Amino acid sequence: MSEASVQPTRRERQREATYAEIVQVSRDLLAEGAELSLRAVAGRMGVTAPALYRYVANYQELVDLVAFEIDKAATEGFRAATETQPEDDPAARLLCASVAFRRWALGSPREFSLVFANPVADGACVRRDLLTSATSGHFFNALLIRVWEHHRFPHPELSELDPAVAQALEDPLYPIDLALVPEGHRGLLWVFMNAWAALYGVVTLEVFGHLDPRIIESGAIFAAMVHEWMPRLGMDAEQERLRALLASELAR
Amino acid sequence: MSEASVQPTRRERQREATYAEIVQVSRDLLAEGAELSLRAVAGRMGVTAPALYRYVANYQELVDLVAFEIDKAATEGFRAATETQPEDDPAARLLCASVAFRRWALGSPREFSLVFANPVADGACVRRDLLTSATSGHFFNALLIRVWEHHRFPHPELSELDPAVAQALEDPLYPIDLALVPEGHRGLLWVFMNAWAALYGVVTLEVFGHLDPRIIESGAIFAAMVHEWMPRLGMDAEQERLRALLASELAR
DNA sequence: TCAGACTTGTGAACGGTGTTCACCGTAAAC
DNA sequence: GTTTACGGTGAACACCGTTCACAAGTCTGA
Repeated sequence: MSEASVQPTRRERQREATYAEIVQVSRDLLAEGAELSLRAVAGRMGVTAPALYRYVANYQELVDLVAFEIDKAATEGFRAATETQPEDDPAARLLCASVAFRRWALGSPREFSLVFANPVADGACVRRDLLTSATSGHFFNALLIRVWEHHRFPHPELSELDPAVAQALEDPLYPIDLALVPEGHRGLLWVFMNAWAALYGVVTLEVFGHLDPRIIESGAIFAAMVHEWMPRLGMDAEQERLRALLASELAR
Repeated sequence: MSEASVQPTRRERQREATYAEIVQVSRDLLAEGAELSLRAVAGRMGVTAPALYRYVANYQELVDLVAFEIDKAATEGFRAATETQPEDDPAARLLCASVAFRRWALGSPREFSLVFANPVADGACVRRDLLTSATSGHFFNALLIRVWEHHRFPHPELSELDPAVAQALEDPLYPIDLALVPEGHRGLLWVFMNAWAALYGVVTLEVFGHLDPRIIESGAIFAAMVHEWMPRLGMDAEQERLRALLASELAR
């Protein structure tokens, strides 16, 4: 009966705990404004740098690991933001999550850069199993689908799209839970990607400061982008209510 | 008659030449995929690293310097792209410049990151005098104003905008040539900033690869963004012609 | 129980980085 | 012709990522 690995062995638990400590220490360093380096992480763990090579193959892998965990934690924050709104009001939920995303990015620019302005983890990301679970990509995608289920905004058919796009939407590479996208409505993913591009774009622009700081501070560019998108997501009818909600969320 | 500094002295010319060499060598390094480092630049110049401290105060200042010069050179490329179109067709010119911007960014991601994904030069940028001359910001702003002069698309009045925005538009901080913006049409700058956010956003998203590579390669997200913006810039009437031009430019 | 294998950490070393500092020629300035 | 300032050097410091031989400790299996 060597049916192992159903229960984690002591060794495995220890190893997992060490991974957790590596991530925790790394996040502490980033939060303190320090550089994320193998030696700094090791030092703070009371260990020498080469020891970390038992857990990550190189520096980039440490970065990928930390980036993934930061994304996961941040997404938990976005989820909390949605839950200030009733479950049957997905538009309000998406709106709150978007504002939370912006707030997090502006408040933690180093973490944001690590996750979203890093040359993409080129496929060889460690612990890929975790990549299938909660990431901000999955989360926002799910949120938008909920909005669609509620408001039934229009989306293109695959046949109307660039063939390359249609093919990409047939079997998407990136964090998207295909089980969530309704049968026959793959075109929704195209709307999602465009919305994501708009959100990502404005927030990145603000984080990197390539804009008048007074305008960043006011949130006007972000608000304008959201206003622009509301009709496309079937929120025309309640525009006033949602604009008010956006303004109050931005002011927090 | 010690009326100096009207003609550059031999020393000053030598110094300027050294700056030029620093920039040139740095750009070579980046183009070769190598890291941009003081020691590497110095080494290739046949000089030791501390010597560079006679020209830049620290590494960040080297980066700022190189970033500025890269931006300047890239802008020259965008200008060349506009000149494939007739002068009285500013819409086509803007379109070509935008495609050139995207092409440059995707083709030189390291350079793009240096210029546009660097924590903004925090006011203390060296050789600030040069900041007033040609940058991509100035260039695209001028281009958009030309489009407005030709197509007279609508723009908001300052009084309709968020007061913080209105104030920022009264005396803008960032590369904008106020002499170019027509009297009483400061609201144009708001359109410009929104358009810039959209362009910057999509291109940054593509460069950092936070999107299905097949979709990036097809240029579909970029095209969708441009299509979205055409009506707002008064290009409705010629949409077909301009869409065709966009497609052919993207295919190059 | 005991030997062997595997895991995890160490210390030393290598080559790389930015940065400082004392020093020193040479070229410009008076 | 003397003085000053500029531009360059070499050595050093403190970091960085990375490798490698080695030493414990722990788990495994006969």
